[in-house]
Amino acid sequence: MTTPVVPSHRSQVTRKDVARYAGVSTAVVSYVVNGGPKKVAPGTEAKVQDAIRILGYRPNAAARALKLGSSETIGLVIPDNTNPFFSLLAHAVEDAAAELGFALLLTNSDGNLAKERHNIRNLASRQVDGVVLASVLFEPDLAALEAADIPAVLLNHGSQAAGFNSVGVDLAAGARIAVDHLIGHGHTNIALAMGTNTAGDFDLREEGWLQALAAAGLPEGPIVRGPFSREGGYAVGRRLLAAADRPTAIFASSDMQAIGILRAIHEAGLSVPEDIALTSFDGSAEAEYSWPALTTVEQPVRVMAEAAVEALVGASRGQASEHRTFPTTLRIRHSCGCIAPA
Amino acid sequence: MTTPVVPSHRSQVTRKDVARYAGVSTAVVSYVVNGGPKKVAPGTEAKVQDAIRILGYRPNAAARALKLGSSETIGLVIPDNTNPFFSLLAHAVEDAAAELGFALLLTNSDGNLAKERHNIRNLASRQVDGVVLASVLFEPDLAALEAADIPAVLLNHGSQAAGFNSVGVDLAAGARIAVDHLIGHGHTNIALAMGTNTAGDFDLREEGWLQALAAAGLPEGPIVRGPFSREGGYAVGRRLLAAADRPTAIFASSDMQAIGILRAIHEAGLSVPEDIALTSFDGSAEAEYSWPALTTVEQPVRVMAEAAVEALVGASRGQASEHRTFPTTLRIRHSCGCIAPA
DNA sequence: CTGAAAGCGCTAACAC
DNA sequence: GTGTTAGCGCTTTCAG
Repeated sequence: MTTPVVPSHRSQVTRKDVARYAGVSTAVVSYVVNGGPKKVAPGTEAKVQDAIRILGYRPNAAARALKLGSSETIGLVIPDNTNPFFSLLAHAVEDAAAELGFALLLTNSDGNLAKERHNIRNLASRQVDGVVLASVLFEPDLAALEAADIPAVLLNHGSQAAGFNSVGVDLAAGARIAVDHLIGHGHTNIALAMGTNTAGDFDLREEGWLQALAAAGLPEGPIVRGPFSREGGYAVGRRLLAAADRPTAIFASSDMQAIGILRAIHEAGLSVPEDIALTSFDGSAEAEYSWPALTTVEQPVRVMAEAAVEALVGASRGQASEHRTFPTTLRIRHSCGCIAPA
Repeated sequence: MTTPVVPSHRSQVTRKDVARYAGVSTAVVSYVVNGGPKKVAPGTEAKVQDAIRILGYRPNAAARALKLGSSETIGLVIPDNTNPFFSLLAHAVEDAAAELGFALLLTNSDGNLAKERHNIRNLASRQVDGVVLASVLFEPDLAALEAADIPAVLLNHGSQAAGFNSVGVDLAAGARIAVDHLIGHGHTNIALAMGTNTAGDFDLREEGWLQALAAAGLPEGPIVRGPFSREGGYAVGRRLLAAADRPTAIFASSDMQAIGILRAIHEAGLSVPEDIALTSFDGSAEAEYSWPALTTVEQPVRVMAEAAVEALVGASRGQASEHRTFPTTLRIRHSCGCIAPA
């Protein structure tokens, strides 16, 4: 004999209870809860508000979502919210969404194609009103997005897919200023520590590095590729240090990689920027507290997040797809050699 | 004349369409989609599956949530997902939830009481099936949770509130091993860099530090308090260095603070661990890549996240509230003086 | 094994 | 200003 499980249902009190208690119709309760679309007499409104408070009524979001066809929720699909760049993005998107009354469904894809696809589908079936997608793929599963007819904005996606909104920075330009800065310090052998995507996307940071070198009449330095992570950077750093023609400066395509490179350099008993100068990309908080602090190309993450959310569910929603590019800024700290380390 | 907005409604195809297309009733479609509660003939099932595929049908989660009274979503309330400890927690909670078919609603409270309360309320009205709450408050808004009758688990909350599940580590024990380790290195003047909560909660890490010192017959070292952040740690570090009786070792209550302290020490031209040894708390990834790498008390975040989700929506849900404490492990790296920095 | 139908809580016509 | 009510898409009991 199994004991019947008491459902212990939450939010038992519905708008009907409130209506009864306040002696009005359910429509009126709706009107006061939503502040419209009809006006309610002040006295009635007060009665309803009292009933709501006394009964402890909270609207059922699922019912509302069903009726309205909108969950007032947006989805975020990122590779890994543990990466400082994405954690800041997540926070900023959450803030921007909350500002508009939207909640944030967070999903990590872990650089995994299947997982990303699953996350997109899952979000779609959850009636999210939009998704911001920082894909790990060259060809993200845009089809799923289109099929679901759900607004999306792509973040920093190289190939600006037609029909989709996107926000991003000019990766090539950002890389250029980082490399130019190194060139300004007199370096002529400047390596590139390039992050690898899951797919064979040609990253524009690589192009920027190339452009800067070419513009200065400098030879191409070594390129070493590895994951966009501290570990990846560490491995890349060791390889760079072991090279016959060791570079005197390195441009890393992400702060995380630079952190790893820093470790490799320290372990080799070398110092930054004296033996090897370093600049990187992202402008995450961690880059400010490394030793030495990293000179890095900062992406305006908060602004980008706001633009993304705005495009999705703000006033401008539903407009023709557009690509918004934001400017980067070089944060000059110690790793480039500009400022003595303290 | 305003152009009428075309709603462009997503997921137009409903279970009714599928039923019609497959020549069955809507109930049957439900049965195959959910794998129950009734059995369906193989032939029929195939027809339905085809119809689903061809029509591109995806179930409407809002309708399901309304019917079932469960959104298959859990909420996470943390101070700041930008903090490595919480970002790992968020990722782990997301993974554990996804494993069970639940999605994760992320909210940041930014150490703000009102925001935390708002987040809890908001999650409750969104019919989440549970919330894991890492509060910044001494007295989190448990009332809101109770009123909503929504399962919750508190994370690392000192005062184990009656009637609530909680998961956490033994903060005092963790602090003790970190301080004992410093004592083992021969230090006798060991400072405490203590993080501050919003409220006046007495943190057990402070107690652990005290206990270790007392057990070794050592005098209390200086205590300096500041926010649980890199900046907070930096300020704390500078104060500690300026002290008349400068400590030879510091125990920091979080990795972030230790990172800030490291910077303060570097800037003072001192080295770790030679001039000052350092241990900290959390075991975040960033601690592994600082220079020198931090010896830190690692919290088993993934395990804790799994336990929290399990308590909320797993098989054991609905049981009497319990408090689960997990063991910490000392990760010995370079900042304590054990291992030469490479 | 399959179908009909009630109803989850809410919104917003539409009627008064 | 307020009330009635249809119906959003789904699950599941109950009847065949």
